[in-house]
Amino acid sequence: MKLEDAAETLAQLGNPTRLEVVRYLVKAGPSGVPVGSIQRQLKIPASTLTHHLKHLKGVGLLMQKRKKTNLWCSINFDRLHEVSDFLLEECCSFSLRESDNAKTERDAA
Amino acid sequence: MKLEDAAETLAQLGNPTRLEVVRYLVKAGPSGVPVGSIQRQLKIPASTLTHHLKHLKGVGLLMQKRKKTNLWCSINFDRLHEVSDFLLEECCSFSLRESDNAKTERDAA
DNA sequence: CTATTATTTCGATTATACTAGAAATATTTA
DNA sequence: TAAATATTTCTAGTATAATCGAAATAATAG
Repeated sequence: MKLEDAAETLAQLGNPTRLEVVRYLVKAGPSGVPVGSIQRQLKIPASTLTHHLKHLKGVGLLMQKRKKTNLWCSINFDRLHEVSDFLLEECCSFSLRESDNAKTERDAA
Repeated sequence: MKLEDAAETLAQLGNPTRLEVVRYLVKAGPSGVPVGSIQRQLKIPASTLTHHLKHLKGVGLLMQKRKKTNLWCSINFDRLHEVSDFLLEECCSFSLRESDNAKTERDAA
């Protein structure tokens, strides 16, 4: 995953309203939930919700599928994994080392 | 981790310049690196960098420590884990189920 | 085709973030 | 104390995002 894409995806996740939607969709699982349900359950005005869903779709976090009158939304779990993987890239190997031996070296850059 | 805190932290990670800094600090490991090194290596104007570092510090992602004339910066790995954990909360159990059996149930909300 | 329900577009307001140059401040070394 | 290096504050321009009501557009059911 490219840094710019990761940043853009994280930025979209960084809005409280959108993150609430994402959490709701994660809990809903792969079968998803209709737009209207999200709107009523989380009490988000319809136009605001549409706006945010468009953002989530734009970075590939949201998948949508029509069923009768409802538009069902579900999370793209793979995408979510990609982002968290980016964050932890090479992170774990370091974080296991506990506090490093205090270096006194000068800035070599 | 509260949703608002997670959102705020993700928002800070969602800026390309800051994410670049974070990636650089992750690679640098627990001993960290001075502000000036980041500035020169990533070619970020000093005032811009200070601005972003303040943001990262504000959400607890950055730790700073003075050594002689240099201010050493390092990533708070625990914090980084908290955020990625929030993203994947209950996510994995679902994502293992592959494609659910296509539901035809009506919207019950 | 009309009514009903679901979702989106439009438009406008308000707020917040990004960027970086210039000047100021701090810290060490000579 | 003066010089050198490191980092921050100030300031200001520019851009982008969040919000939501009202109206418009689907899509289905009767």
